[in-house]
Amino acid sequence: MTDNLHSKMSPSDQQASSCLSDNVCFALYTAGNALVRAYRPLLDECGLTYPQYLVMQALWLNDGVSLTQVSQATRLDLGSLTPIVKRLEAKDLLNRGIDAEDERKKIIRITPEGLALKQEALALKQVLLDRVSLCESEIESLRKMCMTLTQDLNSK
Amino acid sequence: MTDNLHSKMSPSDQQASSCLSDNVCFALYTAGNALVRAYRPLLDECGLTYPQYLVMQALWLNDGVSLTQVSQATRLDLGSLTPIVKRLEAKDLLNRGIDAEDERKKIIRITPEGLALKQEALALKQVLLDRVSLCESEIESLRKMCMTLTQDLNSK
DNA sequence: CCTCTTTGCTTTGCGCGCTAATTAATTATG
DNA sequence: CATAATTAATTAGCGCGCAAAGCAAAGAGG
Repeated sequence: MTDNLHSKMSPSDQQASSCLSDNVCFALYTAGNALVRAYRPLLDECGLTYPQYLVMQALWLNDGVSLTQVSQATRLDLGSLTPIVKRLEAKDLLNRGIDAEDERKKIIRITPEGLALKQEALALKQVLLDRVSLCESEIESLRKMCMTLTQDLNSK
Repeated sequence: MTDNLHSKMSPSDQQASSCLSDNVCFALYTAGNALVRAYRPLLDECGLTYPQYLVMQALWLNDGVSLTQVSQATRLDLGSLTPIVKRLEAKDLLNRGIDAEDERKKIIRITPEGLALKQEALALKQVLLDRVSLCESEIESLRKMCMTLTQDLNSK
């Protein structure tokens, strides 16, 4: 019943794998979940979830921008972003103002409380990186390949 | 105000980045989301979500196992898995029986309908891979690094 | 000036992913 | 053997992530 008994398969044809870990997709998906899971207890200290942390990072780099611009920076859907930003506003980490020039736009601005979190929160990155056995060049290579893959998968 | 004006920082100390994409974590998180997003229209044909697809893959490789074993194979939480498996049962892709030896255990078994999906669903992997510009060795390297990272982050 | 379309954002609905609390069956212990 | 501890699975609650639908402001075209 196994389909490779009587047919020769080129490497790109064979879809067999002896366990899920043999698949890149599974590995990537699992690593993403592991990342969020590992960040959770650390970010709890700052009162942030990982997606909220992403939004804050985007604002620490570029403050006073529209929601759409945050969406592009974080690659998060507007539908996901609206409630996230509302929760951050409820924690007084940012303000949502209305653009005087274009009243459809919401201008997101970091508060002093939001800015005060920056040093503590950004330091967490190194805590996690120290736990990883990959060297710096591997990390950089991983980063680049993830970016390439994102680009490739999202166009078309 | 920038904290690297008057202090020399070693490469591992500097946490500065000019955009979110400079972070591995962001790249990994985004790639995981992109993967699920890209799989969605393809898996819609099979009536599966990506996590449901993961569970089916685990069962195609190893059928008639307990829920806990599926949890270990897929690295999905039991709390996530229970509703996923129920939805798959509702689609008649699997059965949930009770282990005669240990009545706490649920034995998950693929149905003929579930088995019939195998070829079609597994072929989707190649569709996505063909869209990616990374070569085979890069993909394999990406896979290994993701697995290493998952291992490193989840232990302690 | 009045429609028509586009743009920016919100809302709704669904399916995760996980933590914490619960329940039930099994095993370990006194 | 009764009780405590462990294990397997379920449930509830929260926060995404996204598609689809909706709405209001801004621009375009007649």
